[in-house]
Amino acid sequence: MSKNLEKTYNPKEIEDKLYKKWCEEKYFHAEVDRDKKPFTIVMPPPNITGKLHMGHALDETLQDILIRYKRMQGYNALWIPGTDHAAISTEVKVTNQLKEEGIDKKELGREKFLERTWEWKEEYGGTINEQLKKLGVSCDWDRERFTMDEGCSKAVEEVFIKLYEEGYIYKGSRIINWCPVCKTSLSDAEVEHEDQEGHFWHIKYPIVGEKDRFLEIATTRPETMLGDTAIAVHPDDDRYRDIVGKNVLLPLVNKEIPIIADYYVDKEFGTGAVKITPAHDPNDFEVGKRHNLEEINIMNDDATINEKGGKYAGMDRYEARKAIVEDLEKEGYLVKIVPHSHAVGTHDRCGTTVEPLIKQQWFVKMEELAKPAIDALKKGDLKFVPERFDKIYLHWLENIRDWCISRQIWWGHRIPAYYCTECGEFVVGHEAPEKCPHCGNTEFTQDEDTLDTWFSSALWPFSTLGWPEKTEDLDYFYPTDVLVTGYDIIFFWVIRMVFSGFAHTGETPFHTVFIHGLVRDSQGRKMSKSLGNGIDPLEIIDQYGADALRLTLVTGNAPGNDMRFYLEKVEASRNFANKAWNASRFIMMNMEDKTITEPEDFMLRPADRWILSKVNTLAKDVTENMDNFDLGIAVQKVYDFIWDEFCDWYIEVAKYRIYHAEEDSEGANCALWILKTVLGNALKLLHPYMPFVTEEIYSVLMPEEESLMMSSWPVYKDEWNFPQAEYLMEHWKAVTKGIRNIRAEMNVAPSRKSKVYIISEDQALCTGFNLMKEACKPLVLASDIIISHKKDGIADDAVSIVVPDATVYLPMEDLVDFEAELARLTKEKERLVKEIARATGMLKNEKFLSKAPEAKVEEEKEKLEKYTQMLAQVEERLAGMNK
RNA sequence: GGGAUCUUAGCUCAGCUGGGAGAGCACCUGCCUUACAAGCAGGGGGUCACAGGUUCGAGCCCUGUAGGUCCCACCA
Repeated sequence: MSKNLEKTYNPKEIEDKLYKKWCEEKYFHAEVDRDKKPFTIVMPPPNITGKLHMGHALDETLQDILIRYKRMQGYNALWIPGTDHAAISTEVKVTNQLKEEGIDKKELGREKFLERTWEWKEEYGGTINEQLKKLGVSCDWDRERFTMDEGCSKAVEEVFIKLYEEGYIYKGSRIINWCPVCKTSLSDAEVEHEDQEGHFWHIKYPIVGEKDRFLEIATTRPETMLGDTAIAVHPDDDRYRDIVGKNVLLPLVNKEIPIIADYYVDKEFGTGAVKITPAHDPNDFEVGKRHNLEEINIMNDDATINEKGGKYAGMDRYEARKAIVEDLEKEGYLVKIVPHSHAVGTHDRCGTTVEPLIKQQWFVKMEELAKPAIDALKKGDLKFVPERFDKIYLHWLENIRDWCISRQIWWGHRIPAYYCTECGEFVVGHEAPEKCPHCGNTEFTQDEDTLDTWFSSALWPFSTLGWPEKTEDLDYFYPTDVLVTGYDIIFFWVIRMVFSGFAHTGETPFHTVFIHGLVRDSQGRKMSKSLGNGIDPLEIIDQYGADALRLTLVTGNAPGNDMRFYLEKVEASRNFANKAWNASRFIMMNMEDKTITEPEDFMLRPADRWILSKVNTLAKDVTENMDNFDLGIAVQKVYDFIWDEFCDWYIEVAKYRIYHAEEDSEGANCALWILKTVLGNALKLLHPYMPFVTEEIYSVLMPEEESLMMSSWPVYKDEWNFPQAEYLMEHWKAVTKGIRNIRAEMNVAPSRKSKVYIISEDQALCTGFNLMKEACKPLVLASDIIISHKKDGIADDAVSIVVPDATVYLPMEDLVDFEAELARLTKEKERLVKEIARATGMLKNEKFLSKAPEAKVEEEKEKLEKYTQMLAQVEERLAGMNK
């Protein structure tokens, strides 16, 4: 590999090359290995209809960070990828494609349609995988799965039959959510409620047998009156007490329907009288059941009025509404129209207003199944990060209703129920029985319906590991460890996986659910196709590199929170990649033709120990943050370390020895060894976040090692703990900053070097500074640094800087403005006096002394001492000036 | 109607179990100093929404208020 690295980091050439290498070396692949502990993640399967968007990019990045981290920690890390058949979405896509070709789905027929869909899947289903690879995901492609592949389909069938036999799945006629455009039933989770501006139509119904007496009701859906079978009032409502039991005449339909009393009615709302349409409203359906009301379905599957609607038959529901309101008005039944906003259910895939209809459907009985899922969370076997999502999870489970799982579409797992062509009875099983158990007939037809797409994804954590077979994989890798997903998918998926896990494997499918938020645009809006504000992750990768994108998605974001995405942030991330790149370029340039060996202890300078100590604690901190899923905090620390500590301080200090390699080759070797070692460790810590640039640098830096991604995660070690060196370096930093600050304030040209006197009574400090002074001269633009215990031979009008435990003098007489200098020192004195007052105040407080932890009190005492000492220095200086 | 969450520098956001307010970008001043101008050095800028409370001590905990966002929900 060439050591002539380019001046700016160019991700394009490097990323594909590295990804290919990783794949070829099978680094992503995991096999059962009983000597190692497994760490497993299943990837939320992207839809085969999907194109990679920022939401995926975030989700996959987080998973990749975790899996790379654990792999480096020595776990047998398995990350299973795959795709979801996305029943309705795919069916709609293919149907539309056919339409463009002038082909009608119905005419084409089920079999041909499915053939086309499989073809479509083969062609487009893999594109998202190729896109994922651009991100650098280290999932095991050898284990890629699909929710409709053989194994997953087998699992689905098994589960369906099992749940049916145990009585958890039943077929029944219930009121369900119906999408009149997709022409299928939907589960409650697939219905989105959105507030719409509508109207309240007040209609009066003549009371039968009471001349000129009417009962006024208010409705938001007048067209449903065609299916009214009662009017309900509250049992305790005095206004209506006398008419309960009587009939009203349903206008337009001219049919008598009863007035009933039911506690469902809210006396305060509307007129206190509600029309009951059991076939077109979930509440009315319940009321109807209680009162044995007739259910009159007035609608076709496409939401047009059917023959039960008399003259309105054939009209669309909204046309019918208009016509009915007009007719009511004409005939004098319409009392008034009041504006009224209310929640309307819409299909989350197509936005169509959902129609509640009574249909024969398959359901999963949920109450019992939900229990272990609730217990798991309460017992702590399952936890959400962040914890606040516990409530959402519990609330949904504790109020769960039966799950409508049948869909009237073709693309999906077909329901394994077989109907006797003779008697119509059905049998659930892997295949049609030989003989009908009811009538002995031998001909059967399979149920036309398919299953909710989430029925198969609910099994994902174990179906992908071979369930229902008792495989080695399942035994070893299951339960998985962490599930990473967005909060928008808790109901659809997380909950269903958890209860399914308990129902079929007897345990939770994962212990931790790591929830992230949405990636929004720079203005905080959701990225959406209709707004056209989506940012294509692939374009970002192309322009800035995958590492920059990944870093952008995790920095400055706390778990579960939404984030805004904007290019300035990506630029900052890219700049950081470039920074790391250049740091290593510097090291490489200087390592060329040299063999770097570990230096003897006595060769180490204070700065060497300091940076070792720093990278050592960094490893500890970062590990801790990552274990707590605080990925943003963790990477921020690595960023700060590399940029601020390593580049801005250590490299600068190390330069002296490197540039004097000819006189002192051992010194240069020592500095280079530290540079190489520390950077190597920092790269390891950064690798999960920015896999490409780190791997590339590492391969040049450590050609003797196989790969960064397979190297081991840094662990804190006591031998690298150097508090004394840290103490020294912190003081040196204060000196440097003080000098730079003063020079900038006085507008001293960088070209003008000056002598620097450091006066300190601290023996250790003087010794340490003496070891460092040659290397540090350029950092403070010094012509010479003189370190001494006593202030001798320094001009009285030199500029002075007071730092903890030392005073620094810059003899620059011609530049010193005496008055300004006096003012500056006076201000410094005031500051110190204030600090001392603060510390003294705290230390005089009896309660503070008795209640605060000892360490805190000690800290304050030290501060007081430090400031007192600094104040003395300032005062001494002022006294000298006022002579 | 219930619940969650947010309000911190001009902008976008961090701030772990309560112990002297941070980052990136933007802005101002110097620097092409042989790793990096995608850079270096220095600087300005915050009553942590508001009002109470708990505490020796509150951005952080509790209560309330205001505003924003989101989720759930069968008021027709």
